[in-house]
Amino acid sequence: MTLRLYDTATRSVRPLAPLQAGQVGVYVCGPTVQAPPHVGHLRSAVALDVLHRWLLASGFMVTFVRNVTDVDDKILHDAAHTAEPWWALATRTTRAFHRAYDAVQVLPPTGEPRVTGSIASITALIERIISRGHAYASGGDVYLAVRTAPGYGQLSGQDPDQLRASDKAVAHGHTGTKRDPLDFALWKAAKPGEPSWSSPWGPGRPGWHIECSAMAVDHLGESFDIHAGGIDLVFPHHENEVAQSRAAGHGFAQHWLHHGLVTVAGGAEKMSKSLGNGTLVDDVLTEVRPQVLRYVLGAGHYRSPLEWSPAAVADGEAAYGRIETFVRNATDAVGDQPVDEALAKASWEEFAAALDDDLSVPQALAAVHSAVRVGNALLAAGEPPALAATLSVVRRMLTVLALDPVGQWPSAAGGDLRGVVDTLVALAVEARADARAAKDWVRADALRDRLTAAGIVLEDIVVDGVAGVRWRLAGHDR
RNA sequence: GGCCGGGUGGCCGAGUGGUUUAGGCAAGGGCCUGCAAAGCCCUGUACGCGGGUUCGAUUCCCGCCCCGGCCUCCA
Repeated sequence: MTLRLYDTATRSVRPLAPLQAGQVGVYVCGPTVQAPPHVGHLRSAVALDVLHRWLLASGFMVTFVRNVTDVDDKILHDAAHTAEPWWALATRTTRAFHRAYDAVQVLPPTGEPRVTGSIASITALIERIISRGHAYASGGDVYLAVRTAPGYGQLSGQDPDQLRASDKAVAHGHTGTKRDPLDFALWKAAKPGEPSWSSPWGPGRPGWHIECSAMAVDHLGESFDIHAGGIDLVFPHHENEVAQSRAAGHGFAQHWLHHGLVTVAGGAEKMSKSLGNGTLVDDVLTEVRPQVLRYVLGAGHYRSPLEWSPAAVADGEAAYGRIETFVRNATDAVGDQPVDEALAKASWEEFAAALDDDLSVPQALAAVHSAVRVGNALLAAGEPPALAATLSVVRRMLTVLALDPVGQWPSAAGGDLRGVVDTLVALAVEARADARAAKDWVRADALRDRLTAAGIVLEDIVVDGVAGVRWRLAGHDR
């Protein structure tokens, strides 16, 4: 079984065919660090993290590059309205993105280039494009001559003759020195008060698209395997990247992977910092556990739109809670088993086949849930060897999705207070056991009710024929 | 207006030219339990509308309706 992925360029699912056997290079259009991340940004990171982790789990050596766009119109615009320098805003926001990624266990990229650190590569690339006759300098700006780019519009399915310069571009005066309204800026002449870098065309800064072409080639070579990003970037961003990279004579990306967006308010519109309706990650994390957030953002198919709502969070909490409960109960029964790759082969193969089929996480989770159901039955039947095998494969599957409840997530239960609480609960449990032994149900239930009111749930269980009691925290601190 | 993607049972969300038609949540019934909690079992027959192709379509084709994305600086 080999990994098959949807390719936007061909509008079909096709096998991933690495340029070099055993190695995969991935370039991801990372955030423009203008404002703190919302859950839409995180959905992007989680979806592509599944790709990253599945490539690693499949045995590939992965070079995963995700850039940071740390200088652009919006950053400059926002900074201009405060006392904060643009670079301070970009740095502060970059840290916020890193915190958000870390919170939901997104693997760090192999490389994380910044635009401001890539200016030399960018100007060199622009010079190369000019020398090949596909770009021209004009009044301190440099534009790509779109009409000279063969196949322009192929990636996004746009017909150049149908495209027309938008009113927005006209309003911004971006058509002023262009030869053709479709041409887009590779280099923008400095305006008063804006940061600039020296170049053969005078002081200025990169246009929007050129930085990705330059950074991708810097880190992955002139041709590389996968270029990924949000579906909203297909046009113009990725279309323009292809155009300028091919104009430079580069093969560029072999496979284009785009994920769907997060919507709010009944799917009415995507989240966007431009619209100001983003749900900020920091705010969400005050109410939603990070592992549940990861589950909610990662549970759907990466290409489907994802609706963000309280109901979606509640669904995720319930579904993930079921998995957590199984792992906790099974671990109590058989101990913290190391993952045994030879066991529970069928579940793993079902899981792997799902991810190989265009990263079908929904089907992969169905395999997880099926295994959990089998495991719960084994738990009830008291069959430790088979249970250990099932627990092992469940945790192995969850590890690929970064959703193993054990170990990798911070405990919300208060860390070092856990032992103290355990002792205090044990006191109450003993008192209740005495009451139950005396069939004093009123007193037994009163004791349990007081614990319930404190957020502690008791579960009467039977282990190897012996009655016992286990406790857990309710709700968020499960 | 142009280009994409989508409309699946109470909800979320996979999938498929027919046959045993994911998974989760919610609902009803049962088992277990002193009562709970956790768990297990059973039940529910869905594919926007209208045509067409076919022995047979939710799945393919055409048209329509509705929703979402993009059309130069959004992941």
